[in-house]
Amino acid sequence: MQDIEAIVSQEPEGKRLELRLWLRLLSCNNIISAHIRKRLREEFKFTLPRFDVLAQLQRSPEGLRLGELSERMMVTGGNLTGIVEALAADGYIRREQLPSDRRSVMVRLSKSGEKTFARMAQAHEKWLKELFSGMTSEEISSMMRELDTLKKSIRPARKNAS
Amino acid sequence: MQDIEAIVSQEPEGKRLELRLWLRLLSCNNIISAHIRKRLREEFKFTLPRFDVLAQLQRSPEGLRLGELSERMMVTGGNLTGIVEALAADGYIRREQLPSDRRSVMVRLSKSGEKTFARMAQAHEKWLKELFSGMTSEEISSMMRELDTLKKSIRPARKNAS
DNA sequence: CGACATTAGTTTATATTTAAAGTATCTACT
DNA sequence: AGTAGATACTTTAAATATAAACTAATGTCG
Repeated sequence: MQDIEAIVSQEPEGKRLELRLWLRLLSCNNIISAHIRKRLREEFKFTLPRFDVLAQLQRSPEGLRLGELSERMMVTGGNLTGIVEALAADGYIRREQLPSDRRSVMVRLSKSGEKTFARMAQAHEKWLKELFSGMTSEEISSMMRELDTLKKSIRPARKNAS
Repeated sequence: MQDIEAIVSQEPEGKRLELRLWLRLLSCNNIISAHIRKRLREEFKFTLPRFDVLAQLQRSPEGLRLGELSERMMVTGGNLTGIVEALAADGYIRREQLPSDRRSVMVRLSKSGEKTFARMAQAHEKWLKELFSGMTSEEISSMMRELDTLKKSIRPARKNAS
């Protein structure tokens, strides 16, 4: 078994399993993202990144510093500055200075933000159920386990290239 | 560092499988994309979307029309116009009018583009092998099957059903 | 205290991305 | 032919995204 694997992976024209898996992952990701973005826009006139900010804040009622938000959303801080500013201007979130560290900005949902997000989140979850309706819960669980393995595999790979 | 999934997983048991799977998919996608984008930039001074264009063209030596390219890359046509123009200006690809249909633009790799892509593709595949090294080939194959199921589930109705 | 590095966010410049409107060309039908 | 509609791509405007430089506040260590 091991010999066969070793030989196959040395082949120049080998199966390139990793590449094919990555392309398929990308493909599913793009299709689902596009679908959700479209429905958010059509049904709520909202964008996906803004929805994502509200979703993160909803999970942290005590508020989040921008750095935490940036890390959880896996986007750069400079990106968040503008989105958070627009959401605050629209009244969905509030920004507060932290007395303990005046560099920090704490962000949390406003009442209006909570209400708006609640409506969207319900629809969002319904869309996901539709999109994933072709998979059994066993397949979903299996993929979740594999993605967990993958995530553990790629995390260490992140820190070495700096 | 706290994680989206860790929080969502605390929700009432058995619920929201689809949401959790989607968040995990997004998470892996973002980490891998960021990693590859960073290494492309550092080692080749190249961006990911430009790499993706070259990758698509490399798989179609006879060339691709912009519409085909757009569909395969799952980005809008307007997006491609600029990227393709920049790649052409840098000499990596060539654009040609189709005599049969003067609205169409055929794009293909130049010699320089082939050479540049070949170097990057080798590194790209190595990175992917590193990133996916925590998964066995059985897990990879299993996830590929599940992603295939998912893709069939989510693919929006198209005019040309394959 | 004081110099210096670190940290948290913002700003800047540039690239990517989308949606929607616009332009040119082609096709089909009368 | 003539014309209405479809198609292929471009342009536009706005949003999102990154990296890098910058500002302000904090921490460290002599």
